[in-house]
Amino acid sequence: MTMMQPTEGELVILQVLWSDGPSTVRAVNERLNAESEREIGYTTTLKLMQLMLSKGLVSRDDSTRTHVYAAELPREKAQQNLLQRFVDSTFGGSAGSLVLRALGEGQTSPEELAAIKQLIKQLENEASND
Amino acid sequence: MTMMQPTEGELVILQVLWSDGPSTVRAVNERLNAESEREIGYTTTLKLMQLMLSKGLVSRDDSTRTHVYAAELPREKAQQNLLQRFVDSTFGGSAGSLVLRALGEGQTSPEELAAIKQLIKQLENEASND
DNA sequence: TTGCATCTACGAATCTTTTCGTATACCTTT
DNA sequence: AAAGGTATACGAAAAGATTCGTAGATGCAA
Repeated sequence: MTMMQPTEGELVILQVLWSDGPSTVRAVNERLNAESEREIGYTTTLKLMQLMLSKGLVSRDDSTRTHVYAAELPREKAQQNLLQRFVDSTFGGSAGSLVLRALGEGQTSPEELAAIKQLIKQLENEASND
Repeated sequence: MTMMQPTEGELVILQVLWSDGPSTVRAVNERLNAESEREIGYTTTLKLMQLMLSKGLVSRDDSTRTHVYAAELPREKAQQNLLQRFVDSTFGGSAGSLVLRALGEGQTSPEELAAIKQLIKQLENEASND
């Protein structure tokens, strides 16, 4: 069950599929161009998505002429893998220092902070019960 | 003051310089080969560090025949920039959800958890004083 | 001093990722 | 049925990152 990890460009496309659900190449391409200054050609997006298909990162419904692509790699799994890599490469393996820096940016909403507090409480309880 | 961001390979070298301080190419190369199965040629490391010099990521003392390189991009700044990019690309911009997942991995020490709790407390106080 | 080890510089091969041009097929509208 | 718009497939260029071979300089040891 080892799934190849997405490249940077593939990740951008996965974001769209994750948030919008199954989409056509056209739809994805327009989303990409909407949120960025740089114009990305249609066939560029197409090619990338075809590559992702061959890697198994996405699936494709080609029962209609205009194919519909869906993310095959679940968001959670991708985030988990990439996070692990990122912690190792950039924070020398320390998740704690990453968290401190992430929170330090001060762009976290009160709701999220509350959720984090609760998770910490839970982790501390588990620890004391070992 | 825009400093070019390091590539993946450059980041590995920066990790060494950050943790060991100013080092020769030989020293860096040996550290890289020590902690990895893959053998990396000496001139490969050399070339990479020369590129990093031209990008300004490192500085170099060439007053002796064997040059000594030092990280020019501070660890904190690099982590901050890369974290921002990572949050955007992988967590759709939500630092909170990154934190939740990072903590969820359960590899955070009690000391770090305590530090995080304290930071949150501080952030909440600041918020209520606005 | 002669030779060996080690250093830097640098061009270029290789690999990966991204980008796009072009050919071709299909649908829709007229 | 012809034309125009939009699709996919695919080769290959372009861009970026990594790797290494080789040449030439310098220091050191016998």
